[in-house]
Amino acid sequence: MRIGELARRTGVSERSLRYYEQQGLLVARRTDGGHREYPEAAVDRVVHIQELFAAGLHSRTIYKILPCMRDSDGSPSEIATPLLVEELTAERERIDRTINDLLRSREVLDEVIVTASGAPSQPSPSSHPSQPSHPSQPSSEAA
Amino acid sequence: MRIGELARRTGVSERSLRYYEQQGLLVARRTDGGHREYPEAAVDRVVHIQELFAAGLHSRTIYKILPCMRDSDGSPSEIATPLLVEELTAERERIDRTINDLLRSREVLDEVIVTASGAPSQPSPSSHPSQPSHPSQPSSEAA
DNA sequence: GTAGAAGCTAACATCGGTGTCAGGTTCAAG
DNA sequence: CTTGAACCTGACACCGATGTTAGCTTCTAC
Repeated sequence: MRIGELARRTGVSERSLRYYEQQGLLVARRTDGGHREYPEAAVDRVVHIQELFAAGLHSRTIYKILPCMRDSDGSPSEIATPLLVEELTAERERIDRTINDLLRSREVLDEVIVTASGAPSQPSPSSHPSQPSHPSQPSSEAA
Repeated sequence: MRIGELARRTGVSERSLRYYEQQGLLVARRTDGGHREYPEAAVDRVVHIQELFAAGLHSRTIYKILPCMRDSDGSPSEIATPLLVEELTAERERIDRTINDLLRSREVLDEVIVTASGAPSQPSPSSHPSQPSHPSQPSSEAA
């Protein structure tokens, strides 16, 4: 398939797909005219890449682990070197920390939400001016 | 306390503390000479801010929810407006999605790690015939 | 053969928290 | 008073995936 269809099917922009290729994450055959031609497996691969990006990995890291994943395009491919394993372990710890941060923050949000839901309406309706000052002069009403 | 001590005690750079103040997240009294003077409660507040930043919230959002949190500096403060609650709910969903991404990516990493640990050294290091650009610089950068 | 949709490359912009430097002022201790 | 550490403001740089535009080429259907 060509890039437009791949973009449509994965929900990833054409721009990003070209970027992935530039970073070595995605390969494409070319037609005589230079248009990219992707195999079916590209869909799964792009989804995988997106997941890893979403987890905060950098393209360089993704580049290294892609050949070590089994279902990327059917081939089990390579085995991670000890150095890579070390890097991935560090990455894993970072992910763990991030998850913990997220869980804690989610609790904070929940508490605010619940407090607001379980509370009566504000005595004075939509009166409080608590947003007009992000960049300008917040110090005057940050309370 | 002054900014240096607060930075030391929270592990947040002075630069960031000033930025927080600029965004209205942190207030400071000033000495006659203009130096910032923080109360003890600032330490907790900065930690809170950091958590929320770590969860991917923007300063504007943090700005809005800070007064709705109870232990920020002892005062229970304000109650979230319905509009804010809606926004926080959306944020909560984003966090949930992120957590799921992270969990999935962690599994992927684990699999690669386990595969490498449970496997012998590569029998033949020639498994990668064609590489457009190498691990070091996929396009144009130097690690 | 031709029109229009779809692709191509290249370059620049963006976002937002943080690093860093420059040049000047304040604070605290001798 | 003097000195050096600490602080001040302001400005610019960065990271890295993605958006966007421009100008041109290829593909496809008629």
